[in-house]
Amino acid sequence: MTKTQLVEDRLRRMILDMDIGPGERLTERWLEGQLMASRTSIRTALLRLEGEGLIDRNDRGWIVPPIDPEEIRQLFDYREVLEVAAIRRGGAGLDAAQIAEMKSVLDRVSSEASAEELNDAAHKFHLQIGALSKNEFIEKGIADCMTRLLRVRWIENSTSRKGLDEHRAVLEALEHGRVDHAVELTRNHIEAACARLLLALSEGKRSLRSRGMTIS
Amino acid sequence: MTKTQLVEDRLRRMILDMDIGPGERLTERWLEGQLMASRTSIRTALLRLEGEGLIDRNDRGWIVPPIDPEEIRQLFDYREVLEVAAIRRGGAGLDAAQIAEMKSVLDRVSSEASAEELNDAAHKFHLQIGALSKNEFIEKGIADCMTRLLRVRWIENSTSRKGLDEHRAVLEALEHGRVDHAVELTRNHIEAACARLLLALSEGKRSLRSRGMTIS
DNA sequence: TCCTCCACCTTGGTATACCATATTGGAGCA
DNA sequence: TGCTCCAATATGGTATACCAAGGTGGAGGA
Repeated sequence: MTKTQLVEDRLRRMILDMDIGPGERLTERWLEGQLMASRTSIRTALLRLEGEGLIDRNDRGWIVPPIDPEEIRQLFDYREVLEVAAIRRGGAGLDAAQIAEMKSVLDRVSSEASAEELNDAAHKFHLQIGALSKNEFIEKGIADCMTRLLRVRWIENSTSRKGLDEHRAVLEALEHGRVDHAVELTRNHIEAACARLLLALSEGKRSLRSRGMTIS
Repeated sequence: MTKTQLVEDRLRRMILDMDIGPGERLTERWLEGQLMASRTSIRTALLRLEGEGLIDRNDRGWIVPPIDPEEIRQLFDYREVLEVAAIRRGGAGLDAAQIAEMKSVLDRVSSEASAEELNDAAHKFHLQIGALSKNEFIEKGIADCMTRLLRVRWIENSTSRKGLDEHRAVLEALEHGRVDHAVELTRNHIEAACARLLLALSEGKRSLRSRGMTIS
């Protein structure tokens, strides 16, 4: 693993874990000191993360994108389009092994799981849904959404654990070959999850702002 | 405009115009000489283009991705998903000005237009469809598809000009508020365009290969 | 006191030197 | 003739020096 990749991974984590707050400005020289790497490595990592949408360019300098409820809404909307398409394309006729594999991800979550475990399971589940499409662009689109939403991941699952049940319902519909029903449940789930997240976000907005984070 | 952006634009054009053939290996030092810029600028441009999918990384070095019929199929499929979603979200109740603007793009193409003009019009039309979604991710997804397809853009419109009529039909349906019909026409158009392109590609495969290009 | 202006500093942009490693080509031996 | 091995070379990875441009703060004058 090269130094650049190391820097890229650390920086990605810092942003997703909100060690670097939304709206914060970054300079290459500051990162140089923080991450103990040369500007060359830093810049390469920044360019990669820019491609992932985890960092933006300002007129002059770099900025961690603020958390924007409208963007979150659009991300969920986009993901709904893609997941519905994935299920329609590959949701019929799954064999027992595929169902079992998806189920195991959800079942591995115990009843008193932490928000982090819930998030991991949700993340994996949605990637598995994406894989149903057998279309790398649809898969990648869903993966991108999930990554971008990671910054606010802790909000929803720390206030509600309805998501897990909704995932189970989708999977059950797929198990019985009820594709239309699975689509409907997926739509409802994504819309509900979006609403829960936005609500929790608006309620927590004040405390986030007080921690120096920018919410548009 | 910085030198890096200049390099990025030139390199993108070289790839899209197939001045650098699909499957070709690139070295940073060769590009340095070709584009008269330092490796720093070259590398920055390469990283950006990697994000656009116009260039890939090998174990060691850079490679212009081969043209892959399966990838093209998936790109069209992905685009169908996105454009249908865009029309469903924003295709109803367009005002006369919006219709007129879309129409003007298509009408600007004369009856004996070159393949290049046809391509430009098609490109713009699909971006306009994307804008209907009012969702930046759907828009960007469509724009990405169109960019990636630019390398093979000359193939379809040099063998057929059915695309233009199909675009007109979609627009007419939107003008009359017939969203479902517009969706149906869009599906048919994209599938037909994909089929035409893949057919033309397989017919031209031998001549492409003989020009040193890699078709998977 | 307040405004202007200039020197200094910080920024990203660019070029380049150096490094480790992988590849390659040819000499030399069997 | 053909195989082995090593030296030369080419590659991307990394660090760093320098640049132009834009911003900032403080000195000095009104």
